[in-house]
Amino acid sequence: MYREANGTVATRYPFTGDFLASRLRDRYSKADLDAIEALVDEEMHLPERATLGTQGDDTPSFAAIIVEGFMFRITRRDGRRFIVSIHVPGEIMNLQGFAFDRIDHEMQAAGKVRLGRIPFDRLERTLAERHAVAGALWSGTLLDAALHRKWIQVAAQLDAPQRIAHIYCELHERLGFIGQAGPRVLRAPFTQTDLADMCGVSAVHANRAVARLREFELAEIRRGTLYTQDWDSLRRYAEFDPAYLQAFHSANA
Amino acid sequence: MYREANGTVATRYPFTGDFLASRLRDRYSKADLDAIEALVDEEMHLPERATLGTQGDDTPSFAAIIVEGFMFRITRRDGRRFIVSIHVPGEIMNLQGFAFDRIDHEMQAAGKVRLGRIPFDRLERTLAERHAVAGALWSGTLLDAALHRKWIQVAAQLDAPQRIAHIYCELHERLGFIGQAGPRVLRAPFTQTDLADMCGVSAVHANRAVARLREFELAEIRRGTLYTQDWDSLRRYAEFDPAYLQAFHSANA
DNA sequence: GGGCATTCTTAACATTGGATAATTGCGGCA
DNA sequence: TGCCGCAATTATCCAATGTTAAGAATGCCC
Repeated sequence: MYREANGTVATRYPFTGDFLASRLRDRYSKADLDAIEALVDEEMHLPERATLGTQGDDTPSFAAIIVEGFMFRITRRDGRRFIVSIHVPGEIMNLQGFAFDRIDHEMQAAGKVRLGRIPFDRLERTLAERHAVAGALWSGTLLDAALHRKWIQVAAQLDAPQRIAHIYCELHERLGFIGQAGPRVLRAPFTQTDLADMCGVSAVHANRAVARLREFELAEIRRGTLYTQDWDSLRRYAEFDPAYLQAFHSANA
Repeated sequence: MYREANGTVATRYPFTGDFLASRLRDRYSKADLDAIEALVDEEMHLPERATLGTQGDDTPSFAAIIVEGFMFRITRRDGRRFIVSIHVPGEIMNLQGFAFDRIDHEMQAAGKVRLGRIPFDRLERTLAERHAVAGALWSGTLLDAALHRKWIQVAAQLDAPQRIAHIYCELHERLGFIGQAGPRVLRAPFTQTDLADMCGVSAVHANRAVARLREFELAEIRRGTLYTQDWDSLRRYAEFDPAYLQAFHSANA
């Protein structure tokens, strides 16, 4: 077991500090944590909208941990983009590319993104040696799946304004886990077109949805950044119940 | 590496034969395969509609591999059920319960189901000893996530008849992996209410959707069983592209 | 600082997916 | 044989969303 103040973690684990903050810090040995940090090869910078892993072929031969910024997983349907998931600092992208030789989606930077590059060979070696690290990454995938399940339900059952509200509530909660949730503001570099592509609706309709949240005085969304006085009301409106994220807090393994 | 005719596999691996058939058989040592089969404790039988793991507490202290039948993952929204995913023989349920101390969903048997019970302690021991088995289960979770992503997209972008068609196309493909896909018939014990709860629509509307598939002469669905002359047309109608399942065939690890 | 490109906003109108309710038909099971 | 749950059908109504178009704000680049 290992624990220290957050500032220290940030310097000792410049790439994986957020990953550790979210759920692992208390649960793994210092050697494991160091091994996780040592997975990272070098820092990468993605410009706004850059994509990784053109669908099918051309899968990057590395995974990547998000150090700063937001990334999307996207698919395309006759050219038009659909955003399947959103990822925040501390999360690892492209583990699917590691396990399989093709991936079912592309990855795209929303805004500028800083990544820690994790080469597959290094990852493979560490996983073989460190059972606990493998468990940590596996539980990341399990969480991914839990988020996806919620999104399925949200997409099938809520209307556009609720969906957008739900997305922000979820992000707020997830950013909270890494100590990056402000009390009244959630800064994100999303355009309304991004919001539309998350919901599978037209950009005009996404605008209407945003307008409705404003009209209801639940939230003001400007250039992707959400301002609210009252997260509770917003959560109630979105029918947001963070239970599905509780796994973040409570690992068995 | 290990390979033998399917009949033999069935007797040697009565619980995990389908799991192995799907993607692992060529990739793992005989010792690993035996270890996987040895995960199973005893056989369990679930009656129609039985549920496991009441949301939140009461998580079963075992995982379970489906030997025969179909299972749902479900969530509830003020009492009403929503089906988040469907599982077929060879798939392992409740790995989330193993990794975390709560799960975000319940599991429900559609029709009668035969399961192989996998106690957590046994699972934990095997994973610690056998790196390759851990990898196998992890890739199962990655696949789960890939299926979920497709469902998100389907829920957000397709209408009810297409969604139902897509569900059956996907099931047909998945059953194919374990040698259980008939050329013209897909037998499943789903009611129209089940279909409705998969799509997030009313039962009446699910009925309309089924009627439309019939009217278009794409498929006839009676008591959950689908009959079709022409899977290709059905796939085109559902915009079904099996690429997202290709991971089943092509593991790196 | 000016101008261009993107993003956002608003409006009007068409479409349709889906809810609800009420009724009939069917088939399995006791 | 008769019941009962499920499936199928029909009709009406409404909210959610798509489309198109045009103008306003914003931010970026030179």
